[in-house]
This record gives sequence, structure tokens and C-alpha cells, in this order.
Amino acid sequence: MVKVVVESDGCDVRFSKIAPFSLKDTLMCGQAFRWKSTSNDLCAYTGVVKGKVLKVRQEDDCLILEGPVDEDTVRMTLDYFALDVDLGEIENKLREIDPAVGTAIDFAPGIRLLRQDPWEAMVTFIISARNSMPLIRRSVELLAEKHGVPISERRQGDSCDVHFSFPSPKMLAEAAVEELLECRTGFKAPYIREAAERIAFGGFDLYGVGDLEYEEAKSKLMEFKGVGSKVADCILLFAFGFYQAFPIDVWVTRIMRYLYFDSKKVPLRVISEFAHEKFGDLAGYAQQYLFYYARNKLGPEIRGLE
DNA sequence: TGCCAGGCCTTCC
DNA sequence: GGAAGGCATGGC
Repeated sequence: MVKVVVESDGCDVRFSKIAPFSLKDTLMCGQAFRWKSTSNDLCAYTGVVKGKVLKVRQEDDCLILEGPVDEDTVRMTLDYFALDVDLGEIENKLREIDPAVGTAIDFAPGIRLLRQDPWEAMVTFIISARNSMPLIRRSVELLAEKHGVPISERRQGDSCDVHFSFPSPKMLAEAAVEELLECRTGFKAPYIREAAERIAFGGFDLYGVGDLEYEEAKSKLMEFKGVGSKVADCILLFAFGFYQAFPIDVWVTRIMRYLYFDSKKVPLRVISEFAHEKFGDLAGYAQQYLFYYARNKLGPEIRGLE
């Protein structure tokens, strides 16, 4: 745990003592899909978190939340970005565990694992199956526009931007599968509908999953159609803060084989066991740095490894 | 046109 | 139990 310094100038709120921190990499690394860059020069983004429009930017090692905002929004922002987590210590421990992960961290340090809304994360990562990041982004945004609640954002002058909350389980349970298909969710549309129904009306306590042990929580999530091992780990890691989760997608498979298995074909189960053994409770952070490094640095060099 | 994208489900052996 | 095949969609 670290002591974050929170200051306000009467309007904007400044979070400091949070280094290492990269707002851009944190928001664009593929864990969240509703943030949009709002400036070509500044590192500034607008997003919708738990029904609220947040405008944030990075100045030096500080996170600035554009105000005026109430205390509840400040607390929510602190929690969403997990600013209480000592990321510097985590990065150092991972460097000690393996210099190869250190190389990945050096490429893009300061990636914070967010604490997103579990339902939004669940839908997002069901959609992510056999899909690309730009298309996932588009589907999630379409779901919000067509089924969420509009949130007006007053701006200077008369202009008014409209954003949309992410639709609740009840909202999506009441949508027709055809309407979900219109959001480009493809063959995942019925999965989303079924999950929404079960959570809205079927008595499944999604938020209670966070109180379970990791293995049991993962099993509960995998009861849903469209939620396999990888998607379950994404939900556990990016929403519930189970840092031992190690989602294995194509890129993680490639870099793990490249780094640890002599580029040979290995069952996913073996990679998973290896990662849990090697990284323990920091597996999730290791995964995110490795994923980002694999996609954005190694790229073509390891593309053939699957 | 064919291949791929933050996989999963079903079928078949 | 493990290995194939299919799946919507759009970019390259």
C-alpha cells in the first residue's frame, strides 16, 4: 500500500506520489475499451466509469481528474486506477523474478491494472473472443449507445457532449438477440443475452464472485457460455483484482513459448502452471507487461509461434 | 481472396 | 480426454 497525495485547486483534482504511472499505456493496453483520447498533444482521455463521465490527463507522474467533481468521484477514481497499489514494488519484484519480464517492463512501465465494473468486463471479454481490439471497442460502444443511459456532459458555452453508461444486466436481458447483433457482437450475442438474464433475473451474484477464492471464482464464471479459461481470467484480473490470474491469449502464448519453451508448441495448461509457479500472486501483472511487449515490440518476430 | 483478431463450444474419436 | 471444425465481423 502506498500513500497517495490527493490535492484540489478547487476544480481539478491531482493525484501524486503514484509513480510509476503511464496513463496512456494503462488505458490503451487492452484491458479497458471505452476510453478515448481527447488531445493530440496532451495525454488526455475521456471515459465512462460506473455511470460517470471521467476526464483525466497525465502531467509528469501525476494523474489529473478534471473537475469539478464530488468526493465520491474522487474515491471512485482512486479505486478504479488502483492507486493504492505499490506498482514500483511490483515491478521490482518481477524484475527480480525474471530479467526477461524486466525488459518488457522497461518497454512500457507504469501499466496499472484497473478495477473495472465486473459486468462490463464480463461482456467486454465475451465479445473479445476471436476479435480485434478496434472491433471490440466498437461493439462495446455500440452496446452503450443503443442500450445504456445517456449522460449529458455540460461544457463551456452551449455545447453539450452526450455519453452513455454501460447497460446493466437488466437492460441487456430485455434486449432482443437481434438488437445485440446490431452491435456487431456476432456469434457472442446469445451468450451476452444469457449472461444478462441469469445475472438480472436468475439469481447469479456476479459481484459476490469477488469474495470467493480464485479457483472457485474462476469456476463460477466459467459456468457461463462464452466464458472460458482466458475470458474468466480477464474478468478476475481486470475487474476483481485477482492478481494471480494469468489470461492466456494468442500473444501471451507466443511470448511464453518464445521466452520459456524454446519456441516449441506447448499445451496451454503447461503454460498456465508454469506462469503460476513462476510469478505467483503477480502473474496478472507479468501477463499484462508481457502481452503489451509481445504485441507492440516483438510483433512479427513471434507471430508464427502458436 | 485468404488470413487473422486478447477463444469458445460442439462434435468426434 | 484431447483434437478438429465452425463461428460473425471487418481490417489488411
